[in-house]
Amino acid sequence: MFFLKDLPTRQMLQTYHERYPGMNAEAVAEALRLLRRGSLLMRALEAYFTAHTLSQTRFLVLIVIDREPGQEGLLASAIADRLDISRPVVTETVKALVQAGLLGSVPAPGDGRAKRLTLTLAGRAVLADLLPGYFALIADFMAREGDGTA
Amino acid sequence: MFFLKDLPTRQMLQTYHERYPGMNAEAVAEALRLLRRGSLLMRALEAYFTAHTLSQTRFLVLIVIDREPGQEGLLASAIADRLDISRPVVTETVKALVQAGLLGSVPAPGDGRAKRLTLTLAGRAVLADLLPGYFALIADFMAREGDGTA
DNA sequence: TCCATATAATTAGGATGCTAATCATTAAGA
DNA sequence: TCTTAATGATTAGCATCCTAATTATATGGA
Repeated sequence: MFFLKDLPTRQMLQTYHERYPGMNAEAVAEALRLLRRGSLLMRALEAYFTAHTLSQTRFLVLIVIDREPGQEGLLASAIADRLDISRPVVTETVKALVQAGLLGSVPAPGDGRAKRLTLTLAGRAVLADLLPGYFALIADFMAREGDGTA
Repeated sequence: MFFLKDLPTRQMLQTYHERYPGMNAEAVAEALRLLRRGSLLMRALEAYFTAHTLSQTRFLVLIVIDREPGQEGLLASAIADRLDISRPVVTETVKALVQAGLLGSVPAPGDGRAKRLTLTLAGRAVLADLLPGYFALIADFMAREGDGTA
């Protein structure tokens, strides 16, 4: 998360440019807008998921299992491949989702180390419940915040 | 942070649109690109600061003090106003920066509750050291990743 | 076969974020 | 004045992320 509320003014970036001539002021200005807008949207999404006893990460785990073509589910390692989070976080997130009844976990046939993770009916129901609000929140944000290129 | 590596394809968004007609597929696609690009840049910035025994948050605390016009420094509450982080995080970040010798802390005249926080010479030196690499990293990222509108 | 290596998952320990509650001081009003 | 409310900062407790190390199982080559 990028926490700076007021981005540097053009004037401030100009001052930095004079001090550090190699700096590309326009690229920096655009990058900071990107970071700030992304962080604001992430804040809004986290609040949405928290209000529904979930989190962004748990939601994404459900999503990547849901969007897999077959019905065989995914191994934790496959989830880690699809998400940019460490293995231990996958372990703990999956554990929480299994405990919440949103994921099923069965030993992987043919590999004693692994477990196959599938969405339960409750897990599918949670996704179906949350997706409309998720899309609506995003659309609101994009409409309200503009495209940041102003 | 937004952890999904492969954003949904146009096809997948189309499928969601059929299931949830109120959804604005283009706004969602753009928002997810924003989130993912912002997260990648944040990952790169965090790695840069970690390699220099700092963090994004500590860096931003130094920046907001540095960019204040006067030389009187800031109260912790003023830092919290300028950054989108909670008060306790300001307390602990400031404590770490004072211990590292990058911030000075003196009782605020006229208010027995508050402290005035100022950059030390070492704090200014750290900023001067890190800023060129910070700007270079951002410029590299923006050049390499394009503007995301492709 | 059997040992070395690779892979799936977890555990251990630490960093950093949050909210709610608390302490100390200041400001405001009856 | 004296009590109440507001403000600056911190503490307590929890959630979630990380890296490094560990455990258990598979795989591949001498």
